[in-house]
Amino acid sequence: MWSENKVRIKDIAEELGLSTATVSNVLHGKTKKISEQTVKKVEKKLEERGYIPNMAATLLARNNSRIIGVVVNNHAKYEGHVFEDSFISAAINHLSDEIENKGYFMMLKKAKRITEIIEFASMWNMDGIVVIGFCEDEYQDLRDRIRVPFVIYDGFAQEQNRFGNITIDDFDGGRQAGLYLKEAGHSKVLCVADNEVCMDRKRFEGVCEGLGEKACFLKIPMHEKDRHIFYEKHFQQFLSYTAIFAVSDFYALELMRFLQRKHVNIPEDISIIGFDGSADAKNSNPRLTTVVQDNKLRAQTAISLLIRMINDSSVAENLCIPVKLEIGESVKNHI
Amino acid sequence: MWSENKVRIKDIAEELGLSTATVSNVLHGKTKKISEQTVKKVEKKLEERGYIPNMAATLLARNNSRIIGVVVNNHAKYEGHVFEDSFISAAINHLSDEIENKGYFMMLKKAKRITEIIEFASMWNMDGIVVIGFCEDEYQDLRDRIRVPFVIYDGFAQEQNRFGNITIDDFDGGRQAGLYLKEAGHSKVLCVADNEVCMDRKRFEGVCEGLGEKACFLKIPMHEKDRHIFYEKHFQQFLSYTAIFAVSDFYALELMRFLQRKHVNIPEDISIIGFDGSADAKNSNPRLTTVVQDNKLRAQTAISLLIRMINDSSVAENLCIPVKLEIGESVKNHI
DNA sequence: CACAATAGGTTAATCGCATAACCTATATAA
DNA sequence: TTATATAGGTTATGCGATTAACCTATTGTG
Repeated sequence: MWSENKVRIKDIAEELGLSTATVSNVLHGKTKKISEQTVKKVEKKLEERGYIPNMAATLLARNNSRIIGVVVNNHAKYEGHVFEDSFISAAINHLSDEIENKGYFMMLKKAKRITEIIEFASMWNMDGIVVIGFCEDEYQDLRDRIRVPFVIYDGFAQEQNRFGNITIDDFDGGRQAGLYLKEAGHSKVLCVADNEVCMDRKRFEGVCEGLGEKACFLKIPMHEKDRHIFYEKHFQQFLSYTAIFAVSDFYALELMRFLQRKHVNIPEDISIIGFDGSADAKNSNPRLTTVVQDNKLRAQTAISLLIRMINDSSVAENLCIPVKLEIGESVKNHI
Repeated sequence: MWSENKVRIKDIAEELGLSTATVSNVLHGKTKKISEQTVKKVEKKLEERGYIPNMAATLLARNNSRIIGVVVNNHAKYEGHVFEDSFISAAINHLSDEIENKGYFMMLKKAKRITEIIEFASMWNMDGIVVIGFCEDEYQDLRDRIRVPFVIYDGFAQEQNRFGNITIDDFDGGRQAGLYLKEAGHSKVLCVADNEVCMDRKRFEGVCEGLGEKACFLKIPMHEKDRHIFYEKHFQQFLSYTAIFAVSDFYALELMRFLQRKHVNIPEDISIIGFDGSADAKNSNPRLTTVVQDNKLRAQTAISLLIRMINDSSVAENLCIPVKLEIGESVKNHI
């Protein structure tokens, strides 16, 4: 039913009385040894017959696939909805654009373990991989075992290389938030974050730096149900602060909604500040003050670095994307 | 640098003094003609040497790829952020799970034109395609030109087949919303939708049916900037209604935020009702009353239908997923 | 004029895997 | 005893594209 035969290079060649080599060379612009006439003839025929390359054959012959894999950690905290997270979906969206722009194809996958990434990359002969959401030692492990270049989309600060690492300035973002809170007259500030996550620690340290003093730290659980219990349990504690810094917009907005349901006014009673600059933050009510990162720039940086690594395996850089505090309506000025 | 050679079937065969055919047969469970001893030996060696199949070769040899393409219309209304839309990202999330569960791989792509889908499917020898967000005549066109089975994830009601079609009961969803509004004492109801879209018309007709009378219809523009102008321009008109039905949560929430900025209280001054049951709807303030659909079920249905179509090209069904009104806080009871 | 260079191709091997067709030794049946 | 099954494999070909090595006729050069 779905079966008219596909046009192959061989068909084109036969119809023109040429060899497949000539047609293939025309396809790849290697026309130095082919007369202009022949080139034109071949091009016309290719167009006419609607030739579409068979990537499997190409891949097998050339041993590079033009596939870039994007692998996201299927982290428990998302409860199976990773791709619906605003940071992740923004990443996927822009990575998809960049990958296509550069003439590559995207295969998307959730994974729990490094081994899955390695298999995935290997079986498809991927040219490169973008990884999101794993932790530092997993990346070290990956580096030792994988045979294709990869870049860490949500990288962490560090000196070494052998893989690409896109970071944002977590510390500076925290610092900007802390400074802003300080200048707005806040000093009783609570940070909710996960102190086992490097990124979270950096942001927390930044906040302290900006505030000029050590803020309080409260570890937030990663499972949704645990978080609800957590919010209930610490409700009174929250009220004893004038401002809360959450390590992501996701947590900030969740907390904000929780407090609003408890009839706490934001920002009159408590100020909240987030991190990420997600679409949700723009749409919240009141609009969340948050440290924004440019996701499009981040994706562009990641993919162009990856492609440089693909073409020259000695390249491997740490690139840091600047962040900027975006003032919303969720922080009250006490002065 | 990234180059230890990969283990091939040939390597395994040589190391055991067997032929590649035997190894390949073991890999595919065709062990009727192989002694148990040999099977064990081969399996052990495969494990030991960490054999990973080369999909390009497999694909070329068998002419099926185990790739399912997911193609989303890069519609202007999203302004380049399709994958960040909550309906789309939920679709991608669940489709990804189902595709993986069934042992397939997902390639994701934005496309503007049908031709891109056809090329995409053809060059990768895809087993099947899931399409989202195109319009009816484009799908007709696709059906006539593509050679692999496809299912329309956001299908439209209709009798004919030759492709898979997952619909939700748009009319019934509208009807439930209309009925609910009527029972809450609303009669001056405005629908914002795009009357050129079949789905939107069905929902509108459903609303009228539920209300027991013809609601007003206002065509909403698809570009963001135009919508802002549209909201401003029709502000007074909005106020003359007691309830607004928006054809999607996306529009409903945008409108709600617009009205709230204008100090219109929802639902006291105007009630709003949406459609989709997105995560954003759950998180809005007030919580949006909306017609919800089960995205996970939808994805499961789509992929299992697609796989049946892959295995038997005579299959092609219209499957309809039921919807259910979920009461939030955005509709005022006038009785 | 002899020979090299160049233009304009062609031939054939290769990539890794799947699979139909074939082979051989032993066991079983008639 | 001879024919036939069966077990347990092997051989060889094809999938579609790439590409290094090769070929031939014509033109250029000293």
